[in-house]
Amino acid sequence: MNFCITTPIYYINGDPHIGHAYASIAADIVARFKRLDGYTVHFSTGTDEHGIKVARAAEAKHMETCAYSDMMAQRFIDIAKRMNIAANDFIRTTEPRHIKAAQAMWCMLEHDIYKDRYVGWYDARDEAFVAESDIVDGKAPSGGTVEWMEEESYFFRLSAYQDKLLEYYEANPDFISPISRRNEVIAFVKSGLKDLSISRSQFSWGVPVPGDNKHVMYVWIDALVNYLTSQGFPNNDVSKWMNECVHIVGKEILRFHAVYWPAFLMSAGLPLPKKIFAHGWWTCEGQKMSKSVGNVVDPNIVADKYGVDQLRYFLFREVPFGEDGDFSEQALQNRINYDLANDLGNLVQRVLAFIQKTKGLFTAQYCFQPEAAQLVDHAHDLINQMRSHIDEQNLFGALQCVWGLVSRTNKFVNDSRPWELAKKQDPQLNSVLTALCEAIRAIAFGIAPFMPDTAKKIFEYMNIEGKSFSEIQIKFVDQKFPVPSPLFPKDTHAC
RNA sequence: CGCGGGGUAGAGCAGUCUGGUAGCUCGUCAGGCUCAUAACCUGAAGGUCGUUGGUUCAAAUCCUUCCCCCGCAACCA
Repeated sequence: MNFCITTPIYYINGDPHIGHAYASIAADIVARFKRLDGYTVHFSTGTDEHGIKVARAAEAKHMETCAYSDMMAQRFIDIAKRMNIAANDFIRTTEPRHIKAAQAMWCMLEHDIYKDRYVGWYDARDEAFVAESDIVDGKAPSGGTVEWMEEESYFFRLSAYQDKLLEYYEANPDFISPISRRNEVIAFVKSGLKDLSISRSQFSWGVPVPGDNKHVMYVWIDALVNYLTSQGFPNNDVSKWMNECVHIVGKEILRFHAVYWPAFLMSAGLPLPKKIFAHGWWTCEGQKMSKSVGNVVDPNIVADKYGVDQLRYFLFREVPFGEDGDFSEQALQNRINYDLANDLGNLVQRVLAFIQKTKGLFTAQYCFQPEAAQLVDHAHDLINQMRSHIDEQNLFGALQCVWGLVSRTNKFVNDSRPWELAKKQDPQLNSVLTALCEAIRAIAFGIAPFMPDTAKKIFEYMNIEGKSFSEIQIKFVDQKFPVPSPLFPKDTHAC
């Protein structure tokens, strides 16, 4: 069974921030879940390095463009490593394999490409032509200055795909998610698609158009093809991955993925991805993040202060994936202290430390009283519950499933009172502890995609490998557990 | 009249499609437990569900009036 997931490739005109980490962690969680669930996974991420903004940024730093790209790309490679992103591929658009793929794609689109003169207003900052009607006070809607431009450009016959796209959205209701975003895209396509200018000749930092060295490709042809490059295009048959591929994107680039990209693929006769999922945005302490305000959240700093697993957990427990959310240190601390330390960490500690203290040796006993049997059934069903959420990229729902079991397990400890059973030397103790261990093992697998380091600790405590969900079915035998130490210290940072 | 989403306890949200005891998390208060990271479990208080009018035996839910907030349109992850 194959599964493919991608992050956007990140534009290297600035340092990585919480938003980049967010998309990468989301894809990583889904990828890890699928691997544990027995799938062969292809998970790609990377950097988008072409365009005039990068060339100018390099110039401003008196660096060669190549050297500047190397430096910036490394920061994205580093942050992926820091956030524990287990990608199969990190692709840079300046790599020869990608340039080759982009040019191959261009050739496959040629029957829909024509050369024409473009006359109109051009926004150099955004590398985009701006319609006369959109110009306000001599500026583009984005605020960039526009200049009158008259030049040759290659165009893609996007207009020819309007009906085909609408038919495709109709026939594949899950193609664009969440639903509110899907409606926006459909409204946009219905409003009418114009042919797309797909080459630039004002700068050269890009992929040369085959057969016309005066032009380089428009950023979105170049960038979108990265997904194919990573799958071995043009040498390999990409249908193996594309048919099962989920693109995680930010809501601001949904249109390129949900309109231009399928149109390109249709034109080239290539398979379309399975789904485009648009995630929301983070504000910081209620304010929009911006460099000028100086409130951009650096994931490195957050991870240093609070921990990587803690951050990964927070991002997907605080807000349903797909919606916008607010990042604040207070909210992060609350999640760490209440959910991680009190509920999860304390549960694992109270059970494993108890086993240490009273028995030393854990004696498995699989003959349960009704309450214990129900707990074990719930534990064994956890992954099934999570799977239906993960398959819809509902990471929030999946975490709710895990915490449902955490709460129930805490309650079971209270109700079954193992400390009394120990005092009375009641043989029931063995089956109670066995049920608790079954629950904790299931919980460890449930959090593994989200908090791989924490899961690994629990696996070690319980002598489990933790490589596959199928291990949940293995019964414990009598064995010695190591002495546990608390998983999550209470956070006492002042906010 | 550009398209769309939303206004529900102190805070953040679910419930609205398919009308019938208003629910969750945090906060507050009280109780239980003492295995555990002063953790865990239970219970209580707190809401005329933005506004107006209507349909109905019955409206957070359906129709209607108005007010307010937010997306998209208009390349910030």
